[in-house]
Amino acid sequence: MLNDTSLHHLDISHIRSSCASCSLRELCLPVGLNEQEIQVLGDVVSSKRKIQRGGYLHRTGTKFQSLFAIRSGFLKTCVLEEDGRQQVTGFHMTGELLGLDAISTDMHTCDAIALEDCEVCEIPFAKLEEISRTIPSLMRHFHKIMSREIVRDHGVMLLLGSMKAEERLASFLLNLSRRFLIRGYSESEFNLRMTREEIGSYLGLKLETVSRAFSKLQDENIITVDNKHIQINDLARLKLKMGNSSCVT
Amino acid sequence: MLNDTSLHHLDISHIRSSCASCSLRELCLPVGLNEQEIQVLGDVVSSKRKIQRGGYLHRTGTKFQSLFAIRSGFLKTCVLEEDGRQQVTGFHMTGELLGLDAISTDMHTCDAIALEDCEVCEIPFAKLEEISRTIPSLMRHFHKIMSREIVRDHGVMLLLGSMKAEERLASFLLNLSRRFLIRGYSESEFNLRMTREEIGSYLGLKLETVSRAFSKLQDENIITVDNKHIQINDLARLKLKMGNSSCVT
DNA sequence: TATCCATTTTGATTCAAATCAATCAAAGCA
DNA sequence: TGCTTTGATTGATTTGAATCAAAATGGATA
Repeated sequence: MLNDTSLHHLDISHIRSSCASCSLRELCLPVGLNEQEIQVLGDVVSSKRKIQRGGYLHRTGTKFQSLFAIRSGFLKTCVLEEDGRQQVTGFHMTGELLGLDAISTDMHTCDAIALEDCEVCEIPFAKLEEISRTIPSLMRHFHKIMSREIVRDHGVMLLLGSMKAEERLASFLLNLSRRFLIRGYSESEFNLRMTREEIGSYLGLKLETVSRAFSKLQDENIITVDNKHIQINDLARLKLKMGNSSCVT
Repeated sequence: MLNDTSLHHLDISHIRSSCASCSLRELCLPVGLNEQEIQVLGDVVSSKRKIQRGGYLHRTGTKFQSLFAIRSGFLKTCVLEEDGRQQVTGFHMTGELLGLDAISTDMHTCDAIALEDCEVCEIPFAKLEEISRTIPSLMRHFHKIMSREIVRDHGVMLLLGSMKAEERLASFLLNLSRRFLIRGYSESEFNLRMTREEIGSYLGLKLETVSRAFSKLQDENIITVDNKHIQINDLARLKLKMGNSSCVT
């Protein structure tokens, strides 16, 4: 249901340490490029930026100029409703690309807020488009990234449209688990960066309902919850919890 | 909330009659291109295809080769769940582009089914990518179309995550209304092409709930419902029904 | 360390939508 | 023409999540 967002980008965790000073290799973009092409692309990824926990990477309504590749850290994207409350549209981690929604109107359509200290690379979009003209594989790859975002969103739509609270939470946890695994972390034990309220906002539930769903899964010995620390005791049964819903394979 | 999908493509209704034999001008792509560029693009849009009501434009799992631009007609896209039931992910009409989700894996991730007789133009994707290298404005436009699909999906996610049944239906009707208006049809009176069940599937509701929401809006004299025929009596009040939710402007 | 604030958990109650069920209307077919 | 099927409406009941409310926990800081 929640499609594996990590697929947007690629599994770059294994090449992570190969080039400490060069951020580019860690990015989601330079797939299947030769040395020279990577060089060209390197000139595009201009600046590196740090964002403190709680800080904004970009805000709704501001001018769009660059995509952002997350080098490290964890962010949420959310839209602010008139009444002041915010709805979370996604959680994002290392290797993912932010800002795709802003291409349509040249304005950011959501806020991106760091849930922990982050490092991101800024990729000026005009430049990216320009060089993608000369590197077909880069263009194709970029298109796949955008398309995957669409597929992922369809998965979330399905989740919101047809799953119960517990199923949603199971789906959410499995999605996180998968993404941690791909990045070389434990798939069965991790710390949540977001509050119950943020999870609820993302899953279309109230925070109390999220909390109860956590407790329920714990009562069934499927997971162990200690505040933000989550341990998945029975991955198989957690998957069963999602029921007949599609995706998440 | 439901963003105006018509923005994906463009308002091409006004140039519709200018060139009866040439399908290209009716498409969503040739925006701001000069004569020569349109010529080039014209070579790409190879075949025109007709699909009968109930027929498939494409099926989940089949190989992706082309995008499809809808010339006329009305389709739904849906994913099939294991249990056999289907979840509708979108309704699509003239001028819209289908198949964007398939770019990611080179396979279609959903079924596209005609809700009435349709005409579509097939746009081989590889060719589109190739010529977009030589026509920057075309590439940029294509990227905007993809990005808008993402923004639209975020709108639906918001709807599914935070709106009540009646608000969802109001949002849905207003979205349709807007899209009909842009295409030169009445914004206040139209025929639905889909069943209550399909609407429900799209909105994350059961068909009975959809039916009740229709009846409720009719009782309040906001709309008049005669089976598939919908008349919007009070557009302003219908907008109010969406409450504090964002979007749909 | 004590205090404060934010977050989380849990319980009781209410409410909206799902479910179950029946009827009705329209469309297609023999 | 009547018969069958599909789709739509409406009512009664159940159920899952929201809401209201209180208590417990954790983390930050003076």
